[in-house]
Amino acid sequence: MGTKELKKVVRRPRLSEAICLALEGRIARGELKPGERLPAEKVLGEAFGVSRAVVREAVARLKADGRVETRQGAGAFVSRVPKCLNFRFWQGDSPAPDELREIFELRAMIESSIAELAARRRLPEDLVVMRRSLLAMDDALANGNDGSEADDDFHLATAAATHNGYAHRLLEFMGRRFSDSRRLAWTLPGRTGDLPQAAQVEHRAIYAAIAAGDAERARCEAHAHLRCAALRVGIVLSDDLISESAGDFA
Amino acid sequence: MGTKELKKVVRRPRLSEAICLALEGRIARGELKPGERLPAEKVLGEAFGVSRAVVREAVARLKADGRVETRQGAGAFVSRVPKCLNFRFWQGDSPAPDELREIFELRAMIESSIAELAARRRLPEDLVVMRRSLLAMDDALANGNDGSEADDDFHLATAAATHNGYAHRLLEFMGRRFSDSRRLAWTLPGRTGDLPQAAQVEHRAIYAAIAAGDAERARCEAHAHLRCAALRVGIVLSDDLISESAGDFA
DNA sequence: TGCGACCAAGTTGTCTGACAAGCTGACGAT
DNA sequence: ATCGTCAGCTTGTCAGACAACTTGGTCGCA
Repeated sequence: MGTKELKKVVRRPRLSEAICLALEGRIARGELKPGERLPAEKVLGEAFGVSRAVVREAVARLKADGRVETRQGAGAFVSRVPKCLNFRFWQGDSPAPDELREIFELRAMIESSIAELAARRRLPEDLVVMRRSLLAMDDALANGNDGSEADDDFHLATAAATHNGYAHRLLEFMGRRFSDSRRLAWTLPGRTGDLPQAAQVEHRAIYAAIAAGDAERARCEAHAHLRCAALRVGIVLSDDLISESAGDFA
Repeated sequence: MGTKELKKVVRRPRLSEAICLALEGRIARGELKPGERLPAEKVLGEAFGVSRAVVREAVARLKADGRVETRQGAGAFVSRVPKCLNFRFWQGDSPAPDELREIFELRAMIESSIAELAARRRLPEDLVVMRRSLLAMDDALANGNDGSEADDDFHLATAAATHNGYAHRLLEFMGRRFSDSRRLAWTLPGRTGDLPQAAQVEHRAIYAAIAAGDAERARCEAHAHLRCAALRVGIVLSDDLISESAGDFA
């Protein structure tokens, strides 16, 4: 056992984070409704057994999220129209299986649209970047290394080929949410070759379609990739997600 | 002048919000780089002329955003890989024109995918909800009322028909970001009939395709709707966004 | 010379107390 | 019934203290 496995130190959660999560939970469960006033800071401090400063920091976090609004002298209120300044995936460590299926479906929809547009808009330099990440993954496969970063890079390069910054950012955001499990697939002892190898075949198919400017095929290949990615974690996406013409490629 | 125009009272911005924005600006401008350590709380308090508690609350906000991470004893650091727990559209009041075009493109990609899936998955009760919002918009048109809420409801009902909670939430998030401009289109004096009337024709076409279970047409109608919506605010989406078969409907 | 233990200095995290600024509802006067 | 006043409560900010933690330097020992 080398020193690499000793990297992570467990830090106790900050009190303010815990209080923030507890209040979020109450809002999410409908115990605190839109427009409703939260208990006063003093009361919350007593209830949770923490100081008022900790409560205030927790509320500051909720305010940053737009979940709560405060009025000096009046109180803190659950935002009436949840002012979601932010879109978020699951909270906590991992999603429930149903949730994961929905996320994969959404990813399939978005990433296939992105692949389609990339096929129409890709420039030669875009293809260079994509090829570079493919080669990096090949290299990682050949040497038993962690290719998850190159995997991330490939997907980002695809989004960059759309020349739409928001599409790129959305994919970056989504990809980042899954990079831990992606890294696991690349680094799991004894499994290194199987899962990433299959994904790499799919990556190459996506690349080929995009390079050929075949938008419809790029869409279908990206769909197929997400479908297989879901299968690799035990999720079966339903057949109604794709059109019949895509079925020919599956 | 009635009392309606006297509704809003100007509240001075909270110090913690201002400090948060100032630090965000430094990060965004690259003055504070990923991985870089922020000045100590004491130093920031002196620099900004505020108490340490205000600084801490500002940092709590940045932590909620994932822009900053703190380690007790070490300091606060700009997140190295911006741990975007959140996906966000523009900051501030309104997007730049280029940005708006990209957003419309992304919306077109997402909303057309959602319409396609809705056409495959819609249940009778989904159609009831959609019809209800269509009728509410018709009513608003006939009476010169604000139908933007019904407009929002229509799009949400479409996403609900996918029976994918994340797709629904993403569309909700995106729709909410544009509801102010949507409301403007419905309430602008003298323009009430023109813009919402055109949009309503498009809504009905989307509904018809979804009700008929025609996924391909639903996709194209949704694309066309977003294209026209962009045109209505002076943005021309490029022709490469849609496939040639969609061109037949444009 | 290299490694481990120890410690000082600095930093974040939390608590406490005080006061300013603001809100809300009740009460009294007109 | 309406308006003005005020008490009580609440958020916002400041200040100080101490706990918990990190980091880098120094010293001792093999």
